Amino acid sequence: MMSSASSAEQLRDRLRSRGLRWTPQRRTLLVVLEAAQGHVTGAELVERCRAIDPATTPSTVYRTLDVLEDLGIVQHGHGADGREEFHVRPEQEHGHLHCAACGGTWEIDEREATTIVNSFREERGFEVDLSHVTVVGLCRECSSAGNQQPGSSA
Amino acid sequence: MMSSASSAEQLRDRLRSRGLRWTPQRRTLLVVLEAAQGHVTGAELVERCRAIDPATTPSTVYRTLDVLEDLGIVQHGHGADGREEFHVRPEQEHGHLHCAACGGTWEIDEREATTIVNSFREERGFEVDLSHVTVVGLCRECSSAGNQQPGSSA
DNA sequence: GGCCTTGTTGCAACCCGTGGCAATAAAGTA
DNA sequence: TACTTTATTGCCACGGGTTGCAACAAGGCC
Ligand SMILES: [Mn+2]
Ligand SMILES: [Mn+2]
Ligand SMILES: [Zn+2]
Ligand SMILES: [Zn+2]
Repeated sequence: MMSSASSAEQLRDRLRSRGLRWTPQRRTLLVVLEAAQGHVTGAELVERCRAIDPATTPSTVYRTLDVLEDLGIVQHGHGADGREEFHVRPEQEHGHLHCAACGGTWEIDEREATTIVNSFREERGFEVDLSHVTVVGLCRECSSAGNQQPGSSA
Repeated sequence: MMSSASSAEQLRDRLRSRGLRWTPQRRTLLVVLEAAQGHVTGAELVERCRAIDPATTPSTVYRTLDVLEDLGIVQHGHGADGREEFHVRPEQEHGHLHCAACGGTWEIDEREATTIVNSFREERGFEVDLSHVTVVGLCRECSSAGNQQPGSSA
């Protein structure tokens, strides 16, 4: 009634129009993604798919995530430890700030990133992918508490 | 003659003064690091240690790298894929820029990072660890050639 | 519906680390 | 040197993710 094409139908058509295929495994992941929001790791997505279809295979999920990323449906970044984190339907593109001492994380929104993005664009012609940015360091509390960056105890 | 304490002796004494120990495995890694420069992955360091001592175990190498990082002797960052990369005696602290299309990488030196570092410090009180920064996006050539960020094909 | 092309899946093996645990061995002390 | 403490090692099993490959199946076509 409201919209004649469900999210699944839209994706199915976008895949088909590119010669790609609509499979049960992809449908499962889409269902999971529709129920998710914010940040999720790849491993979590695999688990959630398994909750729907226990036969889910990690490689299939990761390969499908690659496809969905090409389509702009998800974006991945990396936590401070380098592990993947997926942004699912973020309200707006953003990066992350991570405190190495307390483990806190904060989002870097587009406004805050403007300076950075513009300076790389102007000085280098480099287009920053903000969603892939994770800046590690010490938050205000931790740095004023005298905590150290890993490696600054020289 | 020139300096009475070799690099190994210096490290040995720093470890002992902290109640830590000077072991053959650590000596092997030190030898490898002294022969290295620039960027090396953890896996490469393991291989190079094995070239000296085939009995080298990965966990020992990684644990020793943690210790050396605490001492400020190495610093790690992450490549665009999240894998560890160690900075061995960098001439100066720096971050990295990585083009998602051509795979090119460039260093972000302290001068170039000043704007970023200062803006996080002033707006957030956050102290950025520049050596841990990897910014991914599109370089000038790739972005003007119309290449796409992964995920911008929506 | 049946046929074909070829994109996709599942499997297995692999890579990069990490962490618990019991055995080993630095190194300070007597 | 012998003894003692405890940091470190090696081993093993695991977590997260990637990849080659043969079998499978989506879906366009008749
Ligand atoms: Mn890290
Ligand atoms: Mn990445
Ligand atoms: Zn903190
Ligand atoms: Zn490029």
